[in-house]
Amino acid sequence: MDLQIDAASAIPIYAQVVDQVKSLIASRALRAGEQLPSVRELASDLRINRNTAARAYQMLENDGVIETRHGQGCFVAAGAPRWSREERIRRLEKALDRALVEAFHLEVPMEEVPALLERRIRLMTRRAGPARRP
Amino acid sequence: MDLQIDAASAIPIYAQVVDQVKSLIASRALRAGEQLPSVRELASDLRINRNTAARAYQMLENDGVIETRHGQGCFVAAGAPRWSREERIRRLEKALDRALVEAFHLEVPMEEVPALLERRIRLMTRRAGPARRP
Amino acid sequence: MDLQIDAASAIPIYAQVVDQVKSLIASRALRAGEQLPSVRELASDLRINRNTAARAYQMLENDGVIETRHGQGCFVAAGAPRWSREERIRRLEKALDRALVEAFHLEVPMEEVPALLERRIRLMTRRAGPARRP
Amino acid sequence: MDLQIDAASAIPIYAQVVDQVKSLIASRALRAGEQLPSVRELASDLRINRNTAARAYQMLENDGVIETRHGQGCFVAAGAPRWSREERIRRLEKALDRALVEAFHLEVPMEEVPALLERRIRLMTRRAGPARRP
DNA sequence: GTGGTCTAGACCACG
DNA sequence: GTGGTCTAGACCACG
Repeated sequence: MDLQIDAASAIPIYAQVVDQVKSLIASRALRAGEQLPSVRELASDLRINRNTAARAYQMLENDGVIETRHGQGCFVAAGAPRWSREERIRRLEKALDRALVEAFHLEVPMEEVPALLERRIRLMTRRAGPARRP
Repeated sequence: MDLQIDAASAIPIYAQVVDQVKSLIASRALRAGEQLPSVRELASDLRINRNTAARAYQMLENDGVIETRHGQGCFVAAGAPRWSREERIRRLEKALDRALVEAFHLEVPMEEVPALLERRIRLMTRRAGPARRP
Repeated sequence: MDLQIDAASAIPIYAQVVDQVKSLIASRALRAGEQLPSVRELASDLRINRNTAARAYQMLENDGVIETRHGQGCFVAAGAPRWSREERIRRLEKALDRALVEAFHLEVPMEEVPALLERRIRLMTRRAGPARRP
Repeated sequence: MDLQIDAASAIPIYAQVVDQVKSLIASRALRAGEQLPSVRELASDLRINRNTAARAYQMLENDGVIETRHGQGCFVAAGAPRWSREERIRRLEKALDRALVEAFHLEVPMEEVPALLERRIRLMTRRAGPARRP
């Protein structure tokens, strides 16, 4: 499960985990019944505290997004919400807009942003492996 | 000034104010030299504490986005980058990476992101560009 | 960490803390990576409010002088300038101007100031330089 | 009376005025019995509020440094304290040290500081007139 | 244990 | 009227 945590962000780590897992499920990267990494595994993967990871899973369970089966682990719940392609594009556009607002205030010319984005995509896909879901 | 605060959000209230004011400026809904509501006004409008409102304004002043004139109020700054180009690019890359993580989680293929970005840039520059409603 | 706070001073308490911590680091009484007292400890040592102590640390973090590690504490940052060279020179010139105004008011002839500065530089680099007590 | 006010400083304006007038008197740039500019004059010279200027004079009178003669104006008090040359040099060195601490944190190499100082001296004396007290 | 956020309320500085 | 500082105290996030 590929999550990216920003320790310096004003958004608490547990909330970052919750949001990103919800996105993975809502966009069907994670499917109903699929098993999630254990709390310990997640904590060690993300280098966060076990309590923090456990809290994130508890929030997700409270929201009905995942289910805990005692002694077996955590699984994506059957009734977890799904987003349409339109909804997912809309959300991505909001994220891109946030980056553009940042570019404006940092006085980086708009014309330079696409090249920067391409560079970050190359870096990110190289790191994650070129073929994402073969 | 029309801000939407979500008290239940994991994002601190002061950070929500900061982000939204930055967006208003980037979209030129607020322009250089324009006066912002007073700390007290903002606090009572948003039903938040005066200290919280003041904190948001102080963060904005730290970022060089607004200026305080003693006894007069807060105004949108004329701007001129305070950070080194390296630092500014670094900050923008972080924002772009957040958008890319979002794209990954939303299962939007990486190849589609640049086109989406170009579209948002066109929308943003059209709305905010030098010629306003030509 | 030995700080002297003057509650009666016109200089805000948090600013006194910031200035003195910066001086301690510049004189290498505090070195990169070294841990600072916790917010609570500092507050009780100096008999100031926890919020005031936290505010001082936050200013120092904003200036890139210290780093916060969640749940662990605050540490002297390794450093690397965040501001553009122009901005840094501008800030230094302001500090030099303050000293020159002081010289003027103290009726120390301007011609004497450079020699005094050289002496202070020699003293400071001897105390803080790479070879410590050779 | 040549005072320099920094509106963005954390030190209140009235305190800056008080400190600088005390320095002028202590170093004999202003002598016992000498008349100070009126509150209105000072306020308009420094572009500060009349109340602020008045408050500074009141503080100075409370400290016994100046005297108000009703209908005539403000004068340097007879018993105002004087500093020795040693004391004045000591105070200037403190101001220079503050600038050097700033240079350290701004990562401006110590070798560059003297040239910057010379430039500021040239700028400041040119602005104030080459012969200061002919 | 660590730091961060928020509130309520007092008081100051400045216009 | 404006913003800034500080305190006391609650509660949260993180280890």
